[in-house]
Amino acid sequence: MPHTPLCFVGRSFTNMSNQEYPFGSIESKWQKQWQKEKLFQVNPNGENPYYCLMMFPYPSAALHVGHGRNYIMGDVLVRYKMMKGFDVLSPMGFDAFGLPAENAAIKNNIHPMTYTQQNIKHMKDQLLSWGVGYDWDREVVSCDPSYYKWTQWLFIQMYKKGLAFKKKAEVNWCISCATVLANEQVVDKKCERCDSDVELKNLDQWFFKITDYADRLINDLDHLEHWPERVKTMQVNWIGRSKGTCIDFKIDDSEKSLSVFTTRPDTLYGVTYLVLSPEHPWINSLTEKESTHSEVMDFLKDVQKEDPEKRSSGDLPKKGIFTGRYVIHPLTSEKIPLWIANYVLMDYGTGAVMAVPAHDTRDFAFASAYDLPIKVVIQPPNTSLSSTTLDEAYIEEGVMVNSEDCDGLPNKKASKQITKKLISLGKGSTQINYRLRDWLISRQRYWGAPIPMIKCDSCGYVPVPEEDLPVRLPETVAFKGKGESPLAKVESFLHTSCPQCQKPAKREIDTMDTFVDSSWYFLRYLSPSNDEKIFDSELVNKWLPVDKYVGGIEHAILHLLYARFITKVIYDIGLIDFQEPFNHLFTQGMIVKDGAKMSKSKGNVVNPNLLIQKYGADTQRLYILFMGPPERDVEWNDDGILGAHRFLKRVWTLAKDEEPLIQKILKTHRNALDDIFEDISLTSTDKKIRKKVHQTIQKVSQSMDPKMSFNTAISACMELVNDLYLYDQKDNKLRGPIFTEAMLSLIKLLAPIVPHLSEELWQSWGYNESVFKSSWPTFSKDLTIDDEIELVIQVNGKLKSKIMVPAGLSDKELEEFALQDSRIISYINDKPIRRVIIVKGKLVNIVI
RNA sequence: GCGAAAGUGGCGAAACUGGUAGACGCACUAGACUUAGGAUCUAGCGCCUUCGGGUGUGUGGGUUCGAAUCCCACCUUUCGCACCA
Repeated sequence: MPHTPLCFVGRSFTNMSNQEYPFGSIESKWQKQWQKEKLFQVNPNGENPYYCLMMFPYPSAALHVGHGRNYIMGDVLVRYKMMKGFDVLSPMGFDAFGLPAENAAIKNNIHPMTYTQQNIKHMKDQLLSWGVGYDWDREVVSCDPSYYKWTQWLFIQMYKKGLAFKKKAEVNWCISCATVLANEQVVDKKCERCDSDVELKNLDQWFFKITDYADRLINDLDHLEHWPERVKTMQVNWIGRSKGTCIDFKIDDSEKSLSVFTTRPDTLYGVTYLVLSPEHPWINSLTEKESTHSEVMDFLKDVQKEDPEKRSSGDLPKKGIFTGRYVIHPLTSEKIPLWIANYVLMDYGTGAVMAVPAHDTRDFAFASAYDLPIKVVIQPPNTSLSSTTLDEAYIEEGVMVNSEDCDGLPNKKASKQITKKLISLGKGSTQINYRLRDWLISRQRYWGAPIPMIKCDSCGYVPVPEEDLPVRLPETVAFKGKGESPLAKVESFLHTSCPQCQKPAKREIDTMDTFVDSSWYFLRYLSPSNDEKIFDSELVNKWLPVDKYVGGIEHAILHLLYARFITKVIYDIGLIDFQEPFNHLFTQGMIVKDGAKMSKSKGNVVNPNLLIQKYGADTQRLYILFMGPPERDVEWNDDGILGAHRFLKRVWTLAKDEEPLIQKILKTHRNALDDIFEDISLTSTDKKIRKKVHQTIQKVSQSMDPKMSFNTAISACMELVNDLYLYDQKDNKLRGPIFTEAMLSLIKLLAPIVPHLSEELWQSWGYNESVFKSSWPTFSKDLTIDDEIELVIQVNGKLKSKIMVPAGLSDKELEEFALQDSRIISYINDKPIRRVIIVKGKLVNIVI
């Protein structure tokens, strides 16, 4: 049975054609045109500023479709905002220092600068062929002396404020990268970059005092409403602030006191033993005269054999030993045994803890294993705990018992009272501990910004005078040296004179972590070639904080924490008037193939250029955006791209078939299409199409920003195109204007997503200026409202019938319609109606 | 172990504050046009069905007239934290 719709006539029965869609020539034409007319050049004095920023990339030669997703999403947003009338700042640059270039130098005997420049060129070509545009006049490249001059300047400002300092410390050393790493760059004891083992070395290194900013970095997260919660949580966890009390326990038969850190001073009366970390420096002196000494030493050796990774992650069974010594409880003066156990870590707090088995899970496990006493000091609200029947630690809130004058108090109050008492007795103090460590920024590698310091034998470390910046990287260097910066071997670089006493002195040979470069680049885009200042404060204050920052979740704590820190430092220096650099953070998902992240080594990379050749950049853009929600990871499907291409061909064919018609209408009604509709009455089919057009405008506009829900925006456009294919009425005078309105709107809605095709069609209709200089379509609310609605009728909550009724009926009228429906009558079948629920304009539910 | 997010057809996914589950696309099926088509157009497409309907959003409960959506428990996956005192 052929399907013959009443008023819709399928285009295949009439004048369908199969227009060729010459994407190749269209795309290169518009890519050149946009460059020529500098479409993305922003007016820095624009009145409606919008700063859209992509995380600046390390210049890599081989980009795959997964990278494309990132830049394409940013590009869509930029083009959309332009059409919405914003002055959009969309710059791009390169995080161009870093190890891959230096490793390439070692391996292939190519200079890092050459290698980097080649990659930058390559990457720009790739971005261009995706149709992704930037204000390239603002490009910043971090390995350029005109940029790193200011990275060095920033270092010196930090040095002057005491925020950059050198110290000897246990630091992470990546064997493969042959350099030290910051804590943030070590994940599960492996190098975040190359995944090889990291070992500890005791070295003299430069640090940034990020710990001074720990509180501000936590507190200001509250102001970042438009950041994903999980990124904020990760930062909070990373900083790891915990507020507590330091309590001194005098050691029995000694003048010394042991200090412990606890967040639960309320449990002080429940302490039944104290525990030292096996690395605690006092162990030897405390036990050497005890009979336990040799046993203790054996125990320490055993612990040393344990896997440090497992030990700090709690995977090992708890082991311990009694020292033979006692400490004195600061409030009760009781004698308390002093133990050593593998579950206490030396690098957090004081390396000693007070053990309260009744109210701490770990202490409970240990006390149970070693048969140590348990003393309950907090009672839960309803039951009553006893030390003999307790089968797990009670760590919740409750009321104090066995705690002298604190008895009867809620434990939170007791915390405060006990801390106060300890302070007044001189046996304690409040303290805040952080997990965050200072940021180690020295790198023993060549390809980075030299640390601008000079070491003089008589003056110590002296900063390079600002007028001597930049300290340039020497060009001729032997890269092979491992374990020490290659700069150590460059005599001409190394030897200089002390800026203070003029005596011969030596330059610092380490370079800076590349994360320093990327901590401030977003400020430089406003005045990229300024040689007088790090940036133009007035412009920066006008354009920042960044309105939308798009990047990967992998920077949740690295780059994003450092950039926030450096921004605060720059604020403190007085150069900017904001403390948080990025208002809205958007973390996009990856494209995965065969369940894994695309990578050369896995051989699952999808090459964008082949697809551009075969289907065009617009097809690739459309498909990438259509795949799924932008914040989620999506699986690449080779067949999916066909559907995207098919859709664009349908749009193209529709437009080309009707081109003369559209041109004719626009010739007479260029600016006032609406007038045509004013005095005429439309058929219901015409109305439906107009309604669809306006609903589509509404849907797409709502999807673009801030949701960036491009997948649903595209599906709305697809629906409209499907309807337009079925809309073909030769004899209807109104067909032209309605169709023209539809196509004009459609092309504008699609423009940010498939810019080349849209621009080409736009021009073919006689517009001389770019579609991106035109305004985003608006919808009329009235036209999106139906005059007839489909009323859903349920019986007992289950769908039983649907009928068409006029819009705007009262509840009573809706009920009447529902009860008259024959299907419903047979359902109800004379049963008594208990209730009728009506959802206006939608649904009637009859309860029987 | 703790915390967060997610779980919907063969597949990618839609579904705004609870109100028609599966829009849109892929794959598949049928038809049309074709010398042909991996082109194009039209239609069908969760599962079961005795063609009336029944059933269905990880599992099991609950709240509600009504649950993919809210609550409780559990399972799976991903991510983050993990003996931090």
